[in-house]
Amino acid sequence: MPLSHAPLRRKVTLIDIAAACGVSRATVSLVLRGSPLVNRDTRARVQAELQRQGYIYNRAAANLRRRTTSSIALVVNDLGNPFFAEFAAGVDEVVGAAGFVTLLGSTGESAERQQAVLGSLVEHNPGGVILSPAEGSEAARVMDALGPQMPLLMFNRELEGEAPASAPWDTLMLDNARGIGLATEHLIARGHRRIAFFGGHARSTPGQQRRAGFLAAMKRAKLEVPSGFLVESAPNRLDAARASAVLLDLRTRPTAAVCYNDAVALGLMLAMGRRGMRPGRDLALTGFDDIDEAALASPGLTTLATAPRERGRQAARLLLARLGHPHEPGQRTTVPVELVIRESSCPPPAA
Amino acid sequence: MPLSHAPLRRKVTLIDIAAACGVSRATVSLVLRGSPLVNRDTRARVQAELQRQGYIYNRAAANLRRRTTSSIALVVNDLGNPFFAEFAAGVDEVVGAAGFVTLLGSTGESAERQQAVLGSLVEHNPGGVILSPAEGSEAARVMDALGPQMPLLMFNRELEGEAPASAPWDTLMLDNARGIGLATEHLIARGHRRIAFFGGHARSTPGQQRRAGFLAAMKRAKLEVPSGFLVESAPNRLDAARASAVLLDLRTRPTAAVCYNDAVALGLMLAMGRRGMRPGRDLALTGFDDIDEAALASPGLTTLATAPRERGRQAARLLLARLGHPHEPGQRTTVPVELVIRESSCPPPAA
DNA sequence: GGCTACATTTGGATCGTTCTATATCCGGAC
DNA sequence: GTCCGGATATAGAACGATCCAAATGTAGCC
Repeated sequence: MPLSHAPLRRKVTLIDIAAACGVSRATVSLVLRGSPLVNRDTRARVQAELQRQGYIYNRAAANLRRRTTSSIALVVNDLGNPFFAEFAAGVDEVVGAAGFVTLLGSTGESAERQQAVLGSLVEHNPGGVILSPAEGSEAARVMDALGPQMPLLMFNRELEGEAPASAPWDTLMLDNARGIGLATEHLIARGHRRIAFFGGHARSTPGQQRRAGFLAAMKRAKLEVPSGFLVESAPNRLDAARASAVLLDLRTRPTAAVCYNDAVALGLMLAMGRRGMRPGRDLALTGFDDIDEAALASPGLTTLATAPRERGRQAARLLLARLGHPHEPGQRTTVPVELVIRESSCPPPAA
Repeated sequence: MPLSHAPLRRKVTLIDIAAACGVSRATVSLVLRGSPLVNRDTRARVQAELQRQGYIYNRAAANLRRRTTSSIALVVNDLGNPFFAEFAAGVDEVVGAAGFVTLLGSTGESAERQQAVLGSLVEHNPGGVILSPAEGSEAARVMDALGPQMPLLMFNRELEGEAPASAPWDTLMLDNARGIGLATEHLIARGHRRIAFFGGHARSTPGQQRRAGFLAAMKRAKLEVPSGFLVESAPNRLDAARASAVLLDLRTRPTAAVCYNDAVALGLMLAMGRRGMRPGRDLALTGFDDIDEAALASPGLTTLATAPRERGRQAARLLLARLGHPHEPGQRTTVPVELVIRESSCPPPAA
């Protein structure tokens, strides 16, 4: 695929500075890197000249020669999703503080685009990749794009297919099952018996885990889950609002719904409002993520806080730590989530 | 087999492919770039070998040799702000489609950090920079970090100080004054007479423009603006909630408030709720940005839609167009915003 | 003066590509 | 048999930095 490239004007290089100071390139290079080997006077002269000519270090050239990198690639599904935006902010914070630069890519939740994005990013030779995979992305294809050497940290979702033993990756996952378990138990404790699980794709990693957490909690409490009480939707507000009808039109409605995430819960609330139902009174519900809107919604949404910015920082730290040791076995990290109780998880009408 | 001293396998380069195929580096290079000069058979052989060895193109080396770039730097205040997150998503979309990669930096609204971030990004030799400047950033310092040649697009805010004639930049600004004018006129049309302007920093570019738009509209309608009706705050929810007291404690309260942006409006709504006041009944208000939460809040927030993702796309297109022509005069683009009427802008109690 | 020790400086070679100019092969025209 | 032109292929010098080994200068010591 042909790519367009922009022409550049001639820039000031080491050679220009060296010539102006009457020293060699090597000396200027040493000054740039703060080596103690250069004489005080020489250093001062060179530094003045660097300033005067407005020299800009060419890190790409240095990286080429030194066979190093100074960037990290970050690939997320959609920056428009506040969860990922916060995550990205956290990643960039730590990556930047470590003197690296973040190469951004977004997939729009398409495995095809993800493949193209990875292919493009990897050509820029990042030190490693933080990937929040698009739904349905396969391990084999990802490894194909990245090569076997690239340090890789998977966030939030697993890839489909096995990790080759030769090229393990690190993972950073939320404790989805336990989180949803907490929410479910909270609703049960408030007296609910007919509880549904609403939204998300059943086959995605978090979807599986969250459903599993829900079902396990219900089983522990010896409560039935009628088949109509498991409703799928895309993990966004719009599609959730659409899918709400399936739940709300049931002959025997649940008294509470554990939602896949906050966006879905907010979509359900929207749909309820349109029918004149009041969330938190006519139906209790919980979310997942604790996005800003959760606190703001009316009623406030009971949800699971995941601290996405801190997760971003953590992801960056994990990947940076891995850079030096590309061949050690992949490390799996699961972070707990915290139940934040607000008004949406009211007791059932009967109680 | 012990792995302890396993050498890190060198990356595959042109030379490896050339050697394996019995051709020269130049030929492989031509194949990579799809030149018609190579024989069909040779091309096929080389391509098979590229595949077989898992060759990854080193764009940094190519850019060095060709004196080109394949990246764009994007510097925003805070990705956690949905407005900028959407903007960034739009930028990356177009930048990626043009075969470039986005280098991300965020300033956390600090001119100091911005300086460091720009310094770090510019070493990676981006083709241009899209900058949404931190408050109080000065033209001279920014130009100092970027050098006089770097194509630059300023979004949303102006820099303090003059653009040097030698190095103009492009700007993409929202039509703040007109937008706020629309909101103000809308409230006046609904019957409000005592209207305040709430939130934002008076000295920031959008702050100045929005205040000016408000004052102009009030003047056109021959309405007074008592001095207490101009309240400042940081442009976020938290500080706005804090600053709300100043407005709500006034002896003669306004019946409506034009807010600096949605975050500020939501903060004001929050503060009202705590006092038992109902936004949209006890006080009408409007926002700016039309973030997702605006539609969701209760009551829905009347606001000005800025379509931040589309603005991001537009910014990227403007900058990409500029890459080829770095010396043409800077171009100023102002985009209109659209009034979205919801329930928060109710008529005053009297009417 | 010759020697070593230390501080400072430097000329290539090199990283992985691309560019320029030149080389080679081949078949057909003369 | 020579010459020519088109089609392919290639060697070697870039690009802007860093690394290495070696060179230079300076001082102290015998």
